[in-house]
Amino acid sequence: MTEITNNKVLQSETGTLADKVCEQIVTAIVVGDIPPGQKISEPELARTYGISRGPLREAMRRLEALRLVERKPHVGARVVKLSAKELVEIYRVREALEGMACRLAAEFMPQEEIDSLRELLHEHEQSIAQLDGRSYFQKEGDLDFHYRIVRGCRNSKLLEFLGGDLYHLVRMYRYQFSVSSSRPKRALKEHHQIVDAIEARDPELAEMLMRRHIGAARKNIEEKLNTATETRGE
Amino acid sequence: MTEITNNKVLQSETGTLADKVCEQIVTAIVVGDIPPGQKISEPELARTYGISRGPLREAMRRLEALRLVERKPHVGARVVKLSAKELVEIYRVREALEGMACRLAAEFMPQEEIDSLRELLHEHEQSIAQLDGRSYFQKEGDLDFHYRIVRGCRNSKLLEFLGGDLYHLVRMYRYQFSVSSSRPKRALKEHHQIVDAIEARDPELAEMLMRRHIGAARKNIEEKLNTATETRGE
DNA sequence: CAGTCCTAGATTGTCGACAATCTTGAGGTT
DNA sequence: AACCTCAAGATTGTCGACAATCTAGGACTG
Repeated sequence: MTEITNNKVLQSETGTLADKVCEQIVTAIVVGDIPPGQKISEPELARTYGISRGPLREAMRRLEALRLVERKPHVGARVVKLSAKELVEIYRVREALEGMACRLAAEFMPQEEIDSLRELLHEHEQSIAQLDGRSYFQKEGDLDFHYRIVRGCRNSKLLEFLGGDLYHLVRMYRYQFSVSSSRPKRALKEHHQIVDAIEARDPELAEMLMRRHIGAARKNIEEKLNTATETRGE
Repeated sequence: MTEITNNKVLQSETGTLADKVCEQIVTAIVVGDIPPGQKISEPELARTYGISRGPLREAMRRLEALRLVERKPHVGARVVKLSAKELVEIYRVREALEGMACRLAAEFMPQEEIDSLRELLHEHEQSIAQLDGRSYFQKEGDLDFHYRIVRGCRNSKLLEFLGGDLYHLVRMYRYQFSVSSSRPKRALKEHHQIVDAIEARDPELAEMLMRRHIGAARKNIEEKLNTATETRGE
């Protein structure tokens, strides 16, 4: 068991200690330090992070809201285990929500953010050319791209749902299966097309391109999961 | 009293006492017993419901996840106060999500559920004809209709987000402003059209009709809020 | 030998009390 | 008189202990 040093990072703002631990656990789950399906013991985790059970329980509630753990009364909490079906469902939700976000971004995103987005894509281009095999940066970078578009749509509720709830689930999935590195160049090209549509202030085209983009990723996942038949199930 | 087929079966079962109180507070907020913007005192609410602060704090966390209250560390929790802008944003999210749900429902909803849906619409028809002015049943009935479609799309994540998070916000808004009673007959007609498209297994038409349906409600709200300028602000 | 019941252990839910932090009002200074 | 400082009060965050519930293992019965 990796010894967690609780004096690590002090980005605490106004502390609350429960939220700090919450973020640490989120990272631990996303990265895979706490594997999917693992049962979570409250006293054990409390000892691990050096806090009492009170704040830890609050953190657990928050993780439940983020759909990262599932709790049953009087039984306990388990890290969520994504099934192939649920994963496809998540991508369908993203398809609808980010499509809408992209449409609104084409209407309301300021020009300077569009310019910044282009710079980001340029960086991705270089990183792909250089460290071709390394998919780590590409993964987070792709999420960054999508996150910026959602932020640019000027809809706080959309941002809350996509950024707050679905974001970590998608991150977790990407770390677990290490996907999305299949066609980085093609994805990058699609990203460029989307930005073009946004800058041209063409909402319908922007939405259509984004939906197609995410839909392609979904189909990619579907066939990948169909090819590797569930011989790993325990 | 019309028994709304809620996502969560009413309490008892395996109590947990925190969840029971949570539901009670949700109802209190939605109905308006606890007004928007009201500061929430933990000891006071704890005394009111006859529990300790521990379970109540857990309930508060859950309310925060439902976007019904907002908490600031070391300061306290306040009941969320919907602005006109945020309300329109919520309807945009519904437009995207329920549009997708309706498309999927046209593909996967079983025939018996479609029949049940038609019965529900028939009941609404009668209730509108009888107690014309009474909007209560119409309000909850409309939500019930939308909820059934979301349930029929066979996408559990969609159901979680729409039924779990947005549902209560929309309910609260409807009780606060007592809207949606503006054009019950037209709404009912649109509901019929949507069911027709679902039964015809026409996904694209179903999605388009649902998006237009919610979009019309959104525009209705927009003009209503523009007409009644904010002279009620405190 | 299989199935059921019961007891022991551990885990979760709940409670009351203490410590850290924010708000508010009074008092002094410029 | 306006502004800053600071102390009192209340509120939130945190902790350790007790009670209710679930789970696992063994003994008993058919």
